[in-house]
Amino acid sequence: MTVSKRERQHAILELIGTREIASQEELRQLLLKKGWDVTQSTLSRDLRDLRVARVPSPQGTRYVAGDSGADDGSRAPLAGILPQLFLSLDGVGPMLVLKTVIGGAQPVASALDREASSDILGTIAGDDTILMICRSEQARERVARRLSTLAKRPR
Amino acid sequence: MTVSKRERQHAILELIGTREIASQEELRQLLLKKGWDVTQSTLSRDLRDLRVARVPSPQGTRYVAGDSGADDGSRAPLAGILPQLFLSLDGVGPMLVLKTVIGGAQPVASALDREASSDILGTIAGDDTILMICRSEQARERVARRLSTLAKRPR
DNA sequence: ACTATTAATGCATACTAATGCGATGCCCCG
DNA sequence: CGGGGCATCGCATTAGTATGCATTAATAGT
Repeated sequence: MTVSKRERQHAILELIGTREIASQEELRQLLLKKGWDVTQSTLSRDLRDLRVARVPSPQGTRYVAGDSGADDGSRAPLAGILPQLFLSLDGVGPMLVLKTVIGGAQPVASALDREASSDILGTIAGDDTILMICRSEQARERVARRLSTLAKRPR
Repeated sequence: MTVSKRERQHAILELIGTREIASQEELRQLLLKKGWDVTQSTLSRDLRDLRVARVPSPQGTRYVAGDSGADDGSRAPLAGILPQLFLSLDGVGPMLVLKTVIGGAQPVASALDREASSDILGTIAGDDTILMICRSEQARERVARRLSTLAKRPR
């Protein structure tokens, strides 16, 4: 039944927040004492649904209720988001400054980081501005050319 | 060899920060391409040492470099946290770009600020990247040398 | 009420990760 | 040199997690 599944998952989060649980079998035992009788299979699926992380350490591995795992747009490919968010591009020396719509800098910067171009030493992003440090002026020009091309592509 | 172990673990953190890695075997293959040839056993131990979390989700499980746990950051000395958080260092002109594990930039930058070196005009930190503006290229080289030394210190 | 459809599970098993143990390579001290 | 103390790592094996498939429920439509 649907309701009990939710309640069970809630109970799981409580247990995980309260104690140090090392395995699904251990979790199963604890749930048993609380009246829930399910198999390890179910727990595996519950933990996946809840995105509960398994963190190993020299003191043993433990389950921890994660960040919420909301993977918003932070995994979108550059080519997909740049046309929507891009505003302008300019630079000096080895630095490139890209402006985006408000709130657009973080997703664009994270897409940029993921591409791991050797032309870019790193990026720092605020809310609507990204500073890219390039390896050289030449590198900056290459990056600028590529970004303007990507930005102009209509989706 | 101690050195290669630490380097390998850094390579692991970089890979994990860049791609979606689902298993130790997959990680092993990626490391192989980078010239590291180790077994799954070793990766299991490395991931434990690094406290890398394994997070399941409906889209598949993946490894994510967690918070690194212990340090609450804001008052830790540079030498203490850098080895844990450091990923890479690079620069052009008077600028130095330091990459850290996700979430590591703020604590490192604040530790840097507290040292108040006259070689560094200032720092700007995002989530995993720090930009340092140095007084000169020579200053940048000094700072870079010092930071790599600190970063390599075994915990 | 009957059948189709979808969810939730258990079972058995495939897959993945952790670990006991021994081998190896260092480093240091006598 | 030679042996002790350490740390690292691979191999083999065990421990633990994920999943395909079948079953049972609950729900909806006619």
